[in-house]
Amino acid sequence: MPWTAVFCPALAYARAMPELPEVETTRRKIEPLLRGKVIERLAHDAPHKYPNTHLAHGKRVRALTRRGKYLLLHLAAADAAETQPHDLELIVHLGMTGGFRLEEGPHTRVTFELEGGERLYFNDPRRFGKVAAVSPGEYASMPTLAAMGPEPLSDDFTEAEFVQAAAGCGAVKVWLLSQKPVSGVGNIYADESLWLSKIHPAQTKLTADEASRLYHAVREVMHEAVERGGSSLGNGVGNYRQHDGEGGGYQTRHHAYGKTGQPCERCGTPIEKIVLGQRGTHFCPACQQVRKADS
DNA sequence: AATCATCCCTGAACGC
DNA sequence: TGCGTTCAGGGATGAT
Repeated sequence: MPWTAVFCPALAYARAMPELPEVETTRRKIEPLLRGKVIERLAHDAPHKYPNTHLAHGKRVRALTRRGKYLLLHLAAADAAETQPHDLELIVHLGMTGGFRLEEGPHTRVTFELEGGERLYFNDPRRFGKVAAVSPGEYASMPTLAAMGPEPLSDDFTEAEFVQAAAGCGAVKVWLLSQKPVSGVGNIYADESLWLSKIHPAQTKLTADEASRLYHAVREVMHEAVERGGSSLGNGVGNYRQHDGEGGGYQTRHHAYGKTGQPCERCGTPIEKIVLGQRGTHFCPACQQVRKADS
């Protein structure tokens, strides 16, 4: 690709899609480019796909936050006092292939035209990403965001509540992907967390011990991934290409996801792939067995 | 109300 | 080699 990538998970990692760690890394990368800047215009030709973005015109970016896999740009009038709260939020979801770039490309979907002529391009080949302006906290148009569970690395994510909720869950992987028990877990990290905690992805009604193991696995997997994403922040914008190569030190090291047929790193049994909740699901049939139904 | 299938998209991988 | 087919999936939506 001739143009510079600010961040595009799909390019940075051959098989990775943007989950919480990738979104957090994106947030950190674009924060210095956007914070404090006035958005003169958000240019695109898909008003239905990117609704109400015109409301952001002329507003200043106060802060960039993240909730699960959603990026939230806090916007306020350009001349508003610092102490005044933001009055608009621009929601960005990277979908499967969304990412920001410094140069326009064939898959540029939304152009952020900033004061002083600066540009930031939202790139999204498969168009699963979202950009939308809403009133602060009004997420009725985005039910998943509205019902978003606690951040996995925050104190709001408590073991006690997770264990209690898991006791009544359906297929545990589907439950994890719902974003309700915890936010930001996608297909890859769900498989990895379940492998780490030795729980079958189709297991229902987790015991306290299982739920506890899963709780700590989710935190560990997410923490590690955020750290790894963060490890390249010092390289400067546009250096993600170095991650493409085979020998990249930051390459995601999965244990289950995408390892179909390869020996489990714990026991040597070939990893199996099934479909669960319409998602490819990888697990070790020996380490991760469905618990015999009790009661 | 909760669960499930369908749809949106297009590049990459696959198969003949 | 080349072309047609299949696959990947987050989340909204409609259906059950």
